[in-house]
Amino acid sequence: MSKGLPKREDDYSAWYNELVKKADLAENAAVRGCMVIKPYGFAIWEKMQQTLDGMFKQTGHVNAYFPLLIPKSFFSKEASHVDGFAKECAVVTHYRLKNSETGGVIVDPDAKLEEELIIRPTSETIIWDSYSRWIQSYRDLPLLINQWANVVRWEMRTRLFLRTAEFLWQEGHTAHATKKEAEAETLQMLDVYAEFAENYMALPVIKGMKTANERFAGAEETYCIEALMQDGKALQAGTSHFLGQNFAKAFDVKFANKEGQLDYVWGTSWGVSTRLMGALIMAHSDDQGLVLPPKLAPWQVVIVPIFKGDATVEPLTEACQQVARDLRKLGVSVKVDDRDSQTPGWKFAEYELKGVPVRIAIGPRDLENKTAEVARRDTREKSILPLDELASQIPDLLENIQANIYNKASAFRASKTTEVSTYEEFKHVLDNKGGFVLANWDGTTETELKIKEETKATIRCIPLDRDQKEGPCIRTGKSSNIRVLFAKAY
RNA sequence: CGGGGCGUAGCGUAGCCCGGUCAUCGCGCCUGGUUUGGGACCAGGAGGUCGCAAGUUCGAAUCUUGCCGCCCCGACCA
Repeated sequence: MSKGLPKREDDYSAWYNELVKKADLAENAAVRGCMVIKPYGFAIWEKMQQTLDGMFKQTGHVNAYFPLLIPKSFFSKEASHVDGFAKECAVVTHYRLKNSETGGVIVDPDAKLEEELIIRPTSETIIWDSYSRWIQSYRDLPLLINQWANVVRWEMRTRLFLRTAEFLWQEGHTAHATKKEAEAETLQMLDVYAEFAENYMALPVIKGMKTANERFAGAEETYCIEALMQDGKALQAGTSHFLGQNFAKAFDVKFANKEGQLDYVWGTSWGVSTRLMGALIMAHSDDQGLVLPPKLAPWQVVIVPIFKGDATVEPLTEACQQVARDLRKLGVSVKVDDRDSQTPGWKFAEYELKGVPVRIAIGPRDLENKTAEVARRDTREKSILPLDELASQIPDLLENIQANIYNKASAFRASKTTEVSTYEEFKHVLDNKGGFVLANWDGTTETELKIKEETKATIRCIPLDRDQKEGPCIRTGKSSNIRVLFAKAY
């Protein structure tokens, strides 16, 4: 294994792939398009899970689990839903293997399923089937359920974390008595995602609405958060769908309201996936490796003793452990790496690759002066601090790093967001600068597709928080009051 | 499914045109020792059906044919 990473500017994809592997996050599995998430990568994902799960609970949601396998017939109950997913479904057709006469194992042709089963690409259908039995009255509503699960979408081309044939995610599925309530839920969860992205991932996002063309298959309206990566490409980091009564009608989910009249319930669904890991990696990391925001780092601090001869081993190890104990009392997660099988330099490089926010090194010199060397990962600055000040300074430093990473990403996004009014300008920005481009659009799918074909840029969203400006559509010149966010995207 | 490329030790590779001490080198691994303030050094060691199969040949990692697998670029997409 060679030592450094490829340079970000030279080859962003190679840099990303190498980083994912060398930081010990994930690797390609034996199965095409599938990913093995390694313990260190999974520890970061677990932090995300715990945080999000807490936020879901606070907004009144509970967890449940639904089956991996979905009868094929369920799938076709909602017309646009099938159309959206049909091309990427893995299908189970048999339930038994047998020994082949020529050696090896074959699928037993006698064990063919009467009805094929689809490995869930998303769970709306199987969940709404349950809802049809669970919901009779307005008293059963709202039903606010989330599940943590894996899904399979048979993608042609895959990339670790960003697009894999199987991925982990959470999918919330809620049912409500009124349209208004369901719409409010959709927007509430969009806000939860945006808050998570900004406060925990240190990733600024733009909240917006998808165009009809980019809408979730089966939704009336799809909202999303869009983030910008360091190569100037956009990444959809989460989606929240207002399903209207589409799935209620498809699965016959009716409830009796207070007046005793039957009506279909209103639905929402929302999800984020291990793709967030990709976003986290691409948004903050540098040529030295991963840069993790302290709130999601499995170890916020790593402590490395620097031995000089056997006599120093014991006192240095004890000094490191003491600092670790002090920090842990403050709720800081700490790893002490006192292995003597690796040199300090090796460890420094290794923990930078893994993105540990703060590194503390203690050697004989420090022991004598009652100091420690403190290095922050985000700026790679080092300073010498008195040992007895570490406990008071490190928590502040971690907060400072969290804020700094966010501000850096935010400034980057600002520098890569351009407003344009002509198609020439639009194309010029996309080719030379990349990033987000705000422009007017005439609102038709036809124009949207033309622009995509001509420039590869797609409409990421119609931003919610920005003023809509009147102006001509950049492509057709037709008068338009829809100002949208374009970008080349992952 | 179209267009390119690749398959040699755990990983990354040289050799292939021009067949014959060619199985190379680096990392990693094991043993012993010296080390440890930015990816340590020395000595010794283990590890290979050269993707699979058939063919050509006295002789194949190298040439021929057929499979299989993987990667990249498109179409598809969270």
